Amino acid sequence: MDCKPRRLRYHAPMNEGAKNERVRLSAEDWEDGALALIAEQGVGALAVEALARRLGVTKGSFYWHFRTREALLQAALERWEEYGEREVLAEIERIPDPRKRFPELFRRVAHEVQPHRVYAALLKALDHPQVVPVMGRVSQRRIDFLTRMYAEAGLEPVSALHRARLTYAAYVGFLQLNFTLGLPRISHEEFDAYVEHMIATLTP
Amino acid sequence: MDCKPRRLRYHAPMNEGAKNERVRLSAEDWEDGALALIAEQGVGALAVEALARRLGVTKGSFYWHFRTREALLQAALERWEEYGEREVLAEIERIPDPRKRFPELFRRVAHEVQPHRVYAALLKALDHPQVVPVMGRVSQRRIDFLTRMYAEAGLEPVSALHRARLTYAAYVGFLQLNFTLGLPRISHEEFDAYVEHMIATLTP
DNA sequence: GGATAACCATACGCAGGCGTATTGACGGGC
DNA sequence: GCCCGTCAATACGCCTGCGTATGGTTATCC
Repeated sequence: MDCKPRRLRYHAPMNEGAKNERVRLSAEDWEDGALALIAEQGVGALAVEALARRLGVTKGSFYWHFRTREALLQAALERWEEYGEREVLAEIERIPDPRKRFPELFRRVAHEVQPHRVYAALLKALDHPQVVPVMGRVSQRRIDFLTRMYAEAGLEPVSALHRARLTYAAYVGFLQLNFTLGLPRISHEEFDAYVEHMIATLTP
Repeated sequence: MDCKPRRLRYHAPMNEGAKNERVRLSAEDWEDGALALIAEQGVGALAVEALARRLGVTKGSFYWHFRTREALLQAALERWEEYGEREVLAEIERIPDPRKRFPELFRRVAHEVQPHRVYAALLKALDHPQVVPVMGRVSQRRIDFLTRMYAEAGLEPVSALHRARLTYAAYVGFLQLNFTLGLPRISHEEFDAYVEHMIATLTP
C-alpha cells in the first residue's frame, strides 16, 4: 500500500560490499526469512503474504519458488534441522575427562540465545503435524548424545538413559518456562547460579 | 449436513437418571466442551462452529452465551485454573516427614493422566496471548509450592528455589517430550524406573 | 541484440471462520 | 392461558489467507 517495494540493484557484483540491496530472491532466502519469522512470531505467523511483504516482494514471487505454504515450512524445518547443533556437541565430545564435559556443555548451551529462539518457537508449535517429526528426530539425537556422555562418565546404561532424559526434559522445560512464559524475569546472576545448581545436581 | 441435531428431551426431570440426553446448554456446558476439545486437539482447534457441531447445536446458540470466541476461551481457561490442582498439593503437605513428600508427590503426579492432557495442550499453545498469563500464574504457584517443600526438607532458600525450578522444568519438559512428541513410546516399567530415578536424583 | 529463462506484480477465485440479524420454539411465572 | 425470558436455527456479510492465471520485467546466453 504505502511501502512500495524499493528495488535497488539486481545481483550486486561480487567485488561490491554486499549491502544486502538485492531484491531478487532465491528459495534459500525464503527459507531463511521463514525461520526468522518463526523465531520472532511463531509458526502460526508464517503466512506467505506476510513473509512476502517482509521480504519486499509479493506472493507472485513466492509461488515461483514453492508449490505451497506447506512446502516452504517443510523446507525451512529441514534447513533448520540440517544446520542445527553439530558444532557444540562435537566440541564437547573432544574434552577428555568425561565428568568435565557436563559443566562445559551446560554453561555453553545456557549462554547462547539466538539458536534457542527457533527451538522455543517450534516447541510452542507442537500441534502442527509438520514440526512433530523434526522435533522428534532432533530430541532423539540429543538424548542419545547425553546418554553416551553419561555412560562414559560412569553411569550404568539404564541410569545413563534416565539421566539423559531428565537432563533434556529440564532443558526443554526451562525454555518453555523462561522464553515463552516470562517467568519472573530472572536476573543474570540468578540465572548463572541456577545453571551452577543444575550442574551440581545433574552431573554424576 | 447429514447429522441433524437429535434433540431428545429438554430439562430432564431430576429424579430421572441423567443419561446426558438434554440438548439445552448452559455456559458451563460450553466451557467444559471447550476444555475437552482443547485437550484433544489443542487450542487452535477451538472454533465455535466446530464446537457447536460437537455439542449437537449450531452457533446460533453459542452467541447467546458468549459475546465472542475469545470470551469462551477466557472463561474455559479460568475454569481450568480454578478447578486445577488444589487437592494433590494439599494432601502432600499433610505428610509429616518433609523428605518423604517428594517420592509421594512424584509418583502421584506421574500416574494421573487425564488432567495433564489440558496442561500439555496449553503448553503447546503458548503463542496465544490469552493462555500465557494463566500458565504463568499456575506455574508460579506450583514452583512456590515446590520451593517451600524443598526448604522444609532442609535446603537453604536459594538452593530450594533453584531445585524447585529444576524440578518443575523437568516436569514440563517431560510432558512436552512424551505427550505431544511421542518419544519412543516408553514402556510402563521403564516409565516407573524413570520416575524412581528422578526421585533419587531430585530429593535432597 | 534478440530469445529464453528466471523472477515478480496484479487481479482474481475460493474456502473457512467470526460475528450479526432475524425468526422460531419451548417453558415457567403471573 | 398468556407472556416473556431462554435457548436455538438459518441466513447473511465480512475478512483473512491460500492458491491460480496471466502478463510484465530483468538477466543471461548465444
